[in-house]
Amino acid sequence: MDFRKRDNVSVDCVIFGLDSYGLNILLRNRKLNMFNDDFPVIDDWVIAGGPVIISKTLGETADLIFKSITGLNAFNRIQFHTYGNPSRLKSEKDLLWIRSQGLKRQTMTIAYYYTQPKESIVLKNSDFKWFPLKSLPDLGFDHKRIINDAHEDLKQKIMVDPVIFDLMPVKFTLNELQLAFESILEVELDNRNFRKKVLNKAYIVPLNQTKKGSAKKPSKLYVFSRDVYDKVTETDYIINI
Amino acid sequence: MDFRKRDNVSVDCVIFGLDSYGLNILLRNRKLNMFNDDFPVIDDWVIAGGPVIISKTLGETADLIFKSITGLNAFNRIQFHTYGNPSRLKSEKDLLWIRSQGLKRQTMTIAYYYTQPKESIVLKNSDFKWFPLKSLPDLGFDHKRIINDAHEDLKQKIMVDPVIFDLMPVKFTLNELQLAFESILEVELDNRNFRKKVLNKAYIVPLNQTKKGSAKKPSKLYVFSRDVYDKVTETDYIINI
DNA sequence: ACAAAAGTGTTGTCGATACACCCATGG
DNA sequence: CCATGGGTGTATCGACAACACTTTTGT
Repeated sequence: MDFRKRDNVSVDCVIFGLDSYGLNILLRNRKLNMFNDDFPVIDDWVIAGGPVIISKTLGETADLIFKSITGLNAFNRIQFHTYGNPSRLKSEKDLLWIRSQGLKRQTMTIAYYYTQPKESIVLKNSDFKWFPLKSLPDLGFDHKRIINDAHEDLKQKIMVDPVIFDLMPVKFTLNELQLAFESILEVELDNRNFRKKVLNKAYIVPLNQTKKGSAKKPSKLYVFSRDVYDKVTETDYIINI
Repeated sequence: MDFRKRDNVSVDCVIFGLDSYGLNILLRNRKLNMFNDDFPVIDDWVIAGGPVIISKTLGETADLIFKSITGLNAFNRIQFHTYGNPSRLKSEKDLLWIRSQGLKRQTMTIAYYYTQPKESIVLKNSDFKWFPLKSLPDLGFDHKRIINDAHEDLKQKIMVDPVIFDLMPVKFTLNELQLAFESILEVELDNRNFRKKVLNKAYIVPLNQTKKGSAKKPSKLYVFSRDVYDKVTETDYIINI
């Protein structure tokens, strides 16, 4: 195994976590104190990233980063873009940071995103913190843009792939599912029409269980069956074309 | 300007050209003669590629490659994937080739594709040749897979973006447009329904000109107006399968 | 019994599909 | 005049949008 690192290429990971308020992003605090601990020269946030490891695939490198933060084995990594503009890291702050860390100037990065329910991640490291996608803090490098691109890609994929279920707990209610769609796509959906559509899908299977939320009528729970999905979409394809 | 090259990262360009028979790919002959010119050790085909130039963006690097082959200024480059599996170039042949060229082993490549009418490209260099996507020759490296991925991406984009018009001549007939969709998506479409749909689109504007093809009824010509498209479109797809 | 969220049906419209013949031209 | 590809209309069906009230539970 060759654990050397490519010093001019990195991998970045946008980590999405969904909760009942919408999408969140997991960010790492980037802080640099030069003179006085109370007045850091740099104090902003960045997405998780790291150098490419020579003997691993890009995806494996990304998974390592993901695991080091979340403790979880990744299974739903999506590569969405590679950034290579040589002047993309050119702010004073970013250059200062790079020098202070003894890093080479990594202008190229392959960007991935991960999707899971926010609650499934237990943060061990207090440098990391969740932020609602709608109210992100001051971001370093060009990470604002990267997060945006990731969100756009997610919006598209969600219309066409079952990625939404990676963001949901295993058992979920239809209203939770609707909320997930609404907050990711930034639209509002009609509850009755939504239910009709969803209940038509064989791969969304009802359980004989209810979720007793706060103190209201309990709601029925469902699970997503990937087996059924794979079979159904195949046959759909055959019939349609 | 820093014209040095990154010796471990390259850019590859899948060049699509559409003609009336379908999609074609522009490939470069890779030939290596060790002992006897009549019996090359390597004789297969690869897509265009080259090292990343440090002072340029990835896209600019790709455009340079594109221009060096076609003489055209690129305007429709699409980045679709980055490959970084360290063992993706591991066949005897590929390793031999890399040594023979004095190259470093470039395991990472950012892949782009370009789309234009096949006839708009005049080949100056006889190392390059068009091949129908449906009958590709023996391909080097993992370029078979890269071409496949590019095609899949193109299929998706075509449903949602006006990329199809990059593949068409400026003036085109509706039947040509239909053929383009059919051959890219690998489906058949009903001619009457297709016309109805297309004629509803404000951004496909009829000309008072006809195309006198071989020797039959002349057909009406249309152009695509990007201005109108940009204004009209939010979610107005041409095709829904 | 009331507050709060879960759950349920009908109707109208629009777009998609299926389908077969006439038209204009060049040779 | 005929061969060839260009061009056209209608009827049916299904998907989606709009829309408001009843049900179940916990407190």
